[in-house]
Amino acid sequence: MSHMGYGCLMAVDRDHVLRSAAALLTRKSTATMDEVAKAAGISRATLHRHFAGRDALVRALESLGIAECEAALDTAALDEGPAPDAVRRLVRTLEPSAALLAFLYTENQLFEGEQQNAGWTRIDDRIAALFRRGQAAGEFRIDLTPAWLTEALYGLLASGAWAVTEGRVARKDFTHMITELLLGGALRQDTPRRKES
Amino acid sequence: MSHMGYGCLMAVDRDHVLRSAAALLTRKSTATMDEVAKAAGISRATLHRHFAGRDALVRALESLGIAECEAALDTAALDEGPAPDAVRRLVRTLEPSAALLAFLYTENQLFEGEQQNAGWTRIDDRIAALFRRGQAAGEFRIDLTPAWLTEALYGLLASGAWAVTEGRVARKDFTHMITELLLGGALRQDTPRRKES
DNA sequence: GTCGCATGAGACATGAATGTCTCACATGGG
DNA sequence: CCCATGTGAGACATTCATGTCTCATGCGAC
Repeated sequence: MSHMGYGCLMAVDRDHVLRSAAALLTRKSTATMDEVAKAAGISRATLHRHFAGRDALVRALESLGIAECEAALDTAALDEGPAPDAVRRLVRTLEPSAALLAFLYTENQLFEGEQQNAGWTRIDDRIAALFRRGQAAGEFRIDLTPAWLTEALYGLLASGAWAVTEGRVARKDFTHMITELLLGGALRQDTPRRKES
Repeated sequence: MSHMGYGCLMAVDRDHVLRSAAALLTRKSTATMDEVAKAAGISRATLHRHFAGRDALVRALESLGIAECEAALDTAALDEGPAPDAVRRLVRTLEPSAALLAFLYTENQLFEGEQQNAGWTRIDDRIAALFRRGQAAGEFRIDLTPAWLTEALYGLLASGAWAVTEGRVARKDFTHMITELLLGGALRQDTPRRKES
């Protein structure tokens, strides 16, 4: 046969496999191990040699997502400068991981057992702390809880990643759309707010 | 045996089955037909008598979600009054359907084929038209596209529904959290916006 | 050239979910 | 009272993803 045009390197690029899997599973969360393997350009046997099974693959994706998240949190330096600017830095830094996070966000199976990865809790806490800092500094409103703002950030990241892959939003507008909506909302600056009921 | 305490009525309450299925599948999207049946308090055989298979069940849930969405769109009277108020009415009216919509939103299998239900397009168009109307009236910012605002609304509804079931947000705050974030954003009113780059 | 090693291809068994069937029972109407 | 209907329970075959295995190939190292 020899239908593989490129030479086979010594070892499969594990990172490449994970990213291909993330890209595919984001679009089709029920994809078969065989489809995942084909998407990565390897055989099902090799895929299984590197990841004991589907569960192990998803767990590896989870670890990758957590690692990228925490790296982004470090890079964004959430403790420095005005909190709104820190949010902008965070979203911009998180953009390359958005598709992976969108997949993990909908993989609710990861969060049901008590063996859920503690990494998510750490990440949640760090982001919530950022919003809390902004509230304490008088930059953010206090009627939106830090927990909700954190959850909303996840949701907007997932929606944004999805909208980009669907072509409803240009990739270059990803960061702008998310940060502006999250921070400023849809209303124009000069539009008076409606009284609270 | 006679382990069923309540008398069996003439016909299974189809709506009750669908709502039970939606509640379960929202938490565990990979639930078995047997689990769905047990959640609804019926046997797998009866479940299969009413819905030919898992696919048919999901399609029925989709139709239910579309119907509730369109009913909410009608009730909210999006064409009347200020656009921001219409958004508030829409979110409030959509709240009871939020969990179902959150499940359908993550069921990306519904949107991949070209046989996707045209109802979603109609709904998208109506909501996008609302945002476009608000932009034309000078109430909404024009740098956030109607398509993105629509997508963000879906994302926030899903995040809100998820946050409520997880206990991170009180159910009574659902509408407030979503509408205030979507319309006003996280920044305080008097916080100066950062210059656009 | 030869060996080692990772891979691709495919066969095979296993397990789970599904779809279909039959039978018994309980209810409600005639 | 008897029958029709809808249901629960369970058996059964089928399908499919998965996990495991073997074997051949191709490349790099020695």
